[in-house]
Amino acid sequence: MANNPTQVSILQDEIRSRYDTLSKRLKQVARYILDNSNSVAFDTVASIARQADVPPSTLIRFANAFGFGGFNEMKQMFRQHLMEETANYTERARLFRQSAGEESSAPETPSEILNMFTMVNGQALQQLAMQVVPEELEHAVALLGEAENIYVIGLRRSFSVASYLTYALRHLDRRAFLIDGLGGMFTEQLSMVGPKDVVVAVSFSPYSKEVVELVELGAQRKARQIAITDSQVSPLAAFSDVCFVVREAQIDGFRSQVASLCLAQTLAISLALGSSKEGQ
Amino acid sequence: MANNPTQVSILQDEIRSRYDTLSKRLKQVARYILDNSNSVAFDTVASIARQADVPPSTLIRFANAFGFGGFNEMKQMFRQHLMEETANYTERARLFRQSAGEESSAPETPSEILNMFTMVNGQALQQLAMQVVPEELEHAVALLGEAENIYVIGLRRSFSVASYLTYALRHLDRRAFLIDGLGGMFTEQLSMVGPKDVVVAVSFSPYSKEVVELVELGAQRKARQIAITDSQVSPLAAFSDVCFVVREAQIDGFRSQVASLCLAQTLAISLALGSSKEGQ
DNA sequence: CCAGAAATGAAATTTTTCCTCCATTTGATA
DNA sequence: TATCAAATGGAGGAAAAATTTCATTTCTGG
Repeated sequence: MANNPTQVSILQDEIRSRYDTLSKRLKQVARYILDNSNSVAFDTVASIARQADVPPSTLIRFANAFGFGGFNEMKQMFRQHLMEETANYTERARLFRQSAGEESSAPETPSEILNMFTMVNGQALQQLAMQVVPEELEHAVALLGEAENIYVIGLRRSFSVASYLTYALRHLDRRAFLIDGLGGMFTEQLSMVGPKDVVVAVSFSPYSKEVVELVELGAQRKARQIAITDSQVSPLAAFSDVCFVVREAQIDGFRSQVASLCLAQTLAISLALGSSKEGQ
Repeated sequence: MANNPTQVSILQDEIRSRYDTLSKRLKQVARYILDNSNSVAFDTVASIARQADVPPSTLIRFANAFGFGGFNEMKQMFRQHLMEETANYTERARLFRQSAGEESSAPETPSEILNMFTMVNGQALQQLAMQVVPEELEHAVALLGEAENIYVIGLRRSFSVASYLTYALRHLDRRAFLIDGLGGMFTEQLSMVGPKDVVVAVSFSPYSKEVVELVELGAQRKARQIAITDSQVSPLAAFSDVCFVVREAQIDGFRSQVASLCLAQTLAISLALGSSKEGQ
């Protein structure tokens, strides 16, 4: 499906191959067109020009450079393409549901796996949105907002979420530290934690011994703790001020990380938007 | 998806129910509009009139008869509808906010952010499933399956995806190495890469200089390369055997990682399930 | 550092598109 | 069949869009 080289895909290939030889503004246009083919089909020259941050005339120049009589001529091609695509869209959506729906039979091809996995992850996200208690979310954001230092712990499977959260917090100019155990120095990395700090711990069954120990250490030092875990009776839950229980999607024993990541990002975004209100 | 009665579907219902009471020419128009909603979204009044075999003024009359100020007004509705069907995540977030939150710059609560973020991420996942070409996915899985060593590169924002992928590959008993630049040894970490190895690079705009350099190095050494990136003209695309262009959800400038993570996990799962078939 | 060429951006111009208006046709009813 | 209302078609004007033009800026090679 849609593998036969269409007019548009031929053009896209040519844009890609000539990309390096284009001038600065023409590169901008090329980029915009490759990344927003829908917009080209829908929007007017003026509006595309605004979005791509170039003058309208550049768009016409671009079209001319690729052999069109004008920008509109190129636009028609994208429209045509989009119409053919959308004709298939509903059909594809149906196939998508179908292949994702057959949970019993073992998925065969990678794209079936992708279909199924995206679907169950989508459901997990929906569930996440429903299950998270707004007050807890606000509480967690408030804790992060007031924290002097934020220590983020997550090992093995959860390391990716922890590292992302640390990255995001750093970009919000928070004093965030990822406890990664580099050089075996878990305890040392957390040794400075104090009552004005927050520990964010991410861990799923089977819970890493190290994480549990670090959380205990944090509790002894009277730090506030936020847990992201998979059960109310997780060892993290006992020590935490706020505990998010996240149900991850799962396929053939592979547990996803998508919901946890989404939650972590939500915390970061909320912090970013909230902090502007709190002033300095 | 799109099951809630849209503006357009309401209109279509009304057209159907009033069909019998319409005049001869208006019936022609009604018929054409019901059968070719895409055409209405894109084509000009003149061209639609020609195709429906009525004079242009009839189209304006038709629109007026159904409560529009002009045909163009009706056309905009069809356009909007088509855009929503094909919109990418960012546009959807905008559209969502538009329809949900009346106050545009409303101070949002964390749980509102969570709702919106889970929704756009869910859509980004759906779109991921639709856009990924099955053959490319299979190709990537095959490359990973045949690789002697797998080097995974992803820095900053993309580090979390890279680290997860490495973790998962290790659990599948693949020789996977995360290029993390520990001790500033980027080049050293990749120095052993060879023709039988695979480099998986994850990077999004603005692309880390290091990642681009490492990918170039990998290409020189004739390694197979798999790219996960955000644009067809990404610097990674040029050097890659397989390039996945992932459109991540985004709200208020925060780009998600959810779709990339899901794709990485799909690769791992496919590899796990596929390898059992390939026998030893 | 300079001259010529290429690229750029704003404004003017042309083209396209939509809509209104009115003369003509159609169709129903007495 | 005559009459009136409704429907129709096309021409012209107003609005919006695309394109061209040209002065200015930014590169490039000597």
